[in-house]
Amino acid sequence: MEKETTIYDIAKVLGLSASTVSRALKGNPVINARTRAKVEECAQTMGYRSNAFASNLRTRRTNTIGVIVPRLDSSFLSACLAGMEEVASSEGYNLIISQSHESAKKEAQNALTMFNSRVDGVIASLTVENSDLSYFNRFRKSNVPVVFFDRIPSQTDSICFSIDNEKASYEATKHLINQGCRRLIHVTIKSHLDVYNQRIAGFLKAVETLPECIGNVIYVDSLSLEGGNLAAKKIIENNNIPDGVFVANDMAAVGCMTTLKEHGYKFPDDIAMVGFNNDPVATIISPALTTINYPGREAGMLAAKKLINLLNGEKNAENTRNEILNANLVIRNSSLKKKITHKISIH
Amino acid sequence: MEKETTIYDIAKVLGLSASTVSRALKGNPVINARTRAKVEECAQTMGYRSNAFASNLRTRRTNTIGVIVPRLDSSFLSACLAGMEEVASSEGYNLIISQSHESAKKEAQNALTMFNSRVDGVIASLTVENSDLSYFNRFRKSNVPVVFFDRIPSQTDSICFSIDNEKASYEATKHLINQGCRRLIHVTIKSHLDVYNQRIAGFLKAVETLPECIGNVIYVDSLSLEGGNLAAKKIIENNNIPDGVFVANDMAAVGCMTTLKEHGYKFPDDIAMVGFNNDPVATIISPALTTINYPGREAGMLAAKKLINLLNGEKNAENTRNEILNANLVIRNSSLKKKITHKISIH
DNA sequence: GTGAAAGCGCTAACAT
DNA sequence: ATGTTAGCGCTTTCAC
Repeated sequence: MEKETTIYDIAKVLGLSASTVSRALKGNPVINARTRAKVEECAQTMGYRSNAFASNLRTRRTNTIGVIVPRLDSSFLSACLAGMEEVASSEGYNLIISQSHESAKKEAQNALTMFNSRVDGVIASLTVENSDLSYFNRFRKSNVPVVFFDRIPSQTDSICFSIDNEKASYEATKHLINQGCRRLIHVTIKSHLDVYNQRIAGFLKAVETLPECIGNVIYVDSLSLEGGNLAAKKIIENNNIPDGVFVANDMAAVGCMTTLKEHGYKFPDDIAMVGFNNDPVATIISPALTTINYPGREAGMLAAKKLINLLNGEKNAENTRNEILNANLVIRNSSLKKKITHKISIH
Repeated sequence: MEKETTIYDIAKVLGLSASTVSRALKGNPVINARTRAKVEECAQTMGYRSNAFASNLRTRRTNTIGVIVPRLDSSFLSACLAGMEEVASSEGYNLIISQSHESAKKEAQNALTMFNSRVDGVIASLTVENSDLSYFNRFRKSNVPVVFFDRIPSQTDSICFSIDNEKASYEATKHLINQGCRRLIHVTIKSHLDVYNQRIAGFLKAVETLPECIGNVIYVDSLSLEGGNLAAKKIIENNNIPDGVFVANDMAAVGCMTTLKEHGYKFPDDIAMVGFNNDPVATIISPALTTINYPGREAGMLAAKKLINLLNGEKNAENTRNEILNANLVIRNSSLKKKITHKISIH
């Protein structure tokens, strides 16, 4: 174990005081430029590295951001994390990441851990299960800013942002209707989360624009491949096959498509399909999945930026509270009936 | 901002000394059980939380593990991270995660950042680009253990583990041969990394088991969807269509399949395909992709366990140096020619 | 522009 | 079983 160089060692070598060294190292303008240069050089050659703990102990800041997400192994969330990491590291912040596994209890635990490790701020996306967010109050009381993204609480004065889920969902459903679909199904999850409820709202709103349209909502336990399989089974059991299905995420959409394909249904001819997120799998499934592009990396970057702005005391961050991220429909073959309809009409 | 409770506050209330409180809170057995109970209760009611910085400053430990990975947005790596996080958090460690984006320079930077934030230990998976690992020496000098996983350095006395890539690759290739393939191609990336070189070795070894087998290696710049597309284009340009392709990861395999399918080749009839990793996309592509199952979550858990063992000074961890993780072939329809061969032979 | 001194909250000898 | 004391390395008044 090598002995660590401290500012006192530097001070001794240079015949200065520790405070001068500290100031020089921080780039404090009050220090003579030549002194600073000497200090910096000496620090360099002595292999000095600042001890964050001593510093944190004094300043009561940790330069650490706590991140609480439902899971790490989803392509949307890992894209978000990648974005956060980029911004955070470029601003000199570390990320502490923890996953709630969709359990409200684990989420509370994680929040406590973060609190106890005195993160400067928190970025969170809620669990499906959740409803009581009291464990976030601690942060507010201690002036630790919290930014919610994607799965945001419905009522809060915290900083939140997400996409306009209702609009995106409306657009997706409207697209199905424009493709000629009339018997529509929306597959989603039962939850307190606005994210999903707004998608339901958008779906129903679009259905209502045309009297001959019928819209039903099917609930599954999880928006996963398996959840999608299950939804397909429910659809088949109900014996009321839709001509258009809009699923609240791509993985579930793909699961749903796969099972329906196994039962002989053709996409998009029999059923047109639209997903949500623009997960890489959307381009892998055949036919490629029409979906809402939800830019995860950008969302992560924005979350980190907002939080860091708050940490830097930029109050104008308040103005951007509840900002809306852009999300647009990406049309692929899973929903494109038009060409077929066209051929038929020529017929 | 509420005032934080310290052990001194508790000590004062209880008429004890700070050291007794500290010991009680740490569960030091030397403390009277009743005293400990009182201290714990008081800490609870006063909302005490330990200040990790003061503690770290004294103990020179951070309870933090640094993780350096090439990227976060890959399903294999996010599974690894999820596994690490599980183990680490259950053992009271935090994770600091950073991504190198396959750049050796960024990797060095990240290592420095981790070093400066005084992580207790490091878990790393190397970049493709890398070759000089001197920036990991710092850790060794300071007795900070480093565990490498998956993309491990070829020569090192560090703790490493991975799967037996040569064996897995041999098995995958042998499977193609058993399916009747004779003109084989392996798609991979040029790199200093054993991971990929051993896969090449296993491929060639399997090809050599049968004189009439021809094996060629095609290199791409990245083992991504796009890399796979590119490989397919190269294959078509060469105008020497193989009957079996083994790709060094699933994403690239899927990209390769997609492009080849677009050019009219049928899987597995014209070409049998095998990938590597057992990425979720393997079950989504049609036909489903035969692949080597690489258990990411387990790998992550093992990495974290090994590191924590080292941190706890368990020297028997030395014995498990360079341990091999199990990986097995998962056979799906992309490579199953047998049934067809069978039908023909009945004919 | 620089220095002296105190203290952030905790832990670990050492003493009792 | 508990208390005393010193110090981890840094920042920050306050003084000059």
